[in-house]
Amino acid sequence: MSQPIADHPFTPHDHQQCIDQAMARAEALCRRQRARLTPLRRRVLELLWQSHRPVGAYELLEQLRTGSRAAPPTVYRALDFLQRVGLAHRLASLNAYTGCCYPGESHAGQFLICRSCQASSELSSAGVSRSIRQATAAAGFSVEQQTVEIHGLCSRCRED
Amino acid sequence: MSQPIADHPFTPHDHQQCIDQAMARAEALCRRQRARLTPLRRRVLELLWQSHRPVGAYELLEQLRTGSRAAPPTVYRALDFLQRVGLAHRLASLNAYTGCCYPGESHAGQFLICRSCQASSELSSAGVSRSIRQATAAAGFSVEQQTVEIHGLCSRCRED
DNA sequence: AACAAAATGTTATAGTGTTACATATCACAG
DNA sequence: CTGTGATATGTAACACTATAACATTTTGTT
Repeated sequence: MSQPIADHPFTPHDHQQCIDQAMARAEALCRRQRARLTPLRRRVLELLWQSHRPVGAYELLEQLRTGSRAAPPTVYRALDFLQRVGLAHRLASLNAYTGCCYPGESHAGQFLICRSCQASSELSSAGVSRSIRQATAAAGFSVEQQTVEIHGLCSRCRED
Repeated sequence: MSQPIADHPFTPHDHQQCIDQAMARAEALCRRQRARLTPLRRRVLELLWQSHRPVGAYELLEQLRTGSRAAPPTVYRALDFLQRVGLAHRLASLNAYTGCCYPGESHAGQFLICRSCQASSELSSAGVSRSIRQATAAAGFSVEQQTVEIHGLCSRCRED
């Protein structure tokens, strides 16, 4: 498994580097998959990567509207595309969306979400996946999709 | 940890027994906590336990309306109460609610949800909790609430 | 019986997401 | 090139989920 885009989103870092890397890997991924990263979809992905805080669809919509007009389906379709090709995730417990830190790699989305700074960090913990598989296998259940969203306080916010 | 109310919700069972046990344990829990299980709240809890399929708030509302009138806040307040005292859970990935199988016991809600029969099963896997704690501790994150919702196919639906 | 607290009723509205259909853009075969 | 089908976007209306604000009723306690 290669390096995640943001290894420690809760700690200070050069965020422009996250953005640059995310966009570069998105370009590469779409080229490989022959998926069309149109200007609109690219713009939405850039908006998602403005910070590590998951963003609501209507918040994205507001930002899209500076310059052009846009209606809900516009942003939802872009988000659908980004999720389909594996560039973004939806966080069900927040009704919000975030850029994927492991683009192009099969992984179960597992998220830490800080209630103080609202940033989220995407995990890809083999241990968590394994224990889930074990617990479900015991019940004869075949897993197709995992929603693992852990709310709490990040290391940085715990200090304050 | 005592017996869950429904051990194997995906397999055929005497469901009336689930209902009876759920209501009995709810009565007992509310008595202990000096919480008021009013007729309305009781009715909503009974509706939740009609099956193992999580139910949307507006679906509950429809059923409440047979006989009396009711508006959204009515059902949402009842659901808030049931969640507060630990008799029900909200499934974020479904926008739906379900009766709690471990009433009165502190536990992280972990759910298996079958996309075919739509039933859900509440786990309380120490292994999953532990692996989550381990993965988060490594990141210095303090967990306050877990959302673990696993979608897939239950043993019964896999056979068909 | 009187009061305060808790629960419920009522109306309106906020927030999130989809349907349906029209228009525009793109990729590719001819 | 250029027509054609597939893909993407625009637009308007609407469905679903949840909450706010305030009035009224019920309950538990003095």
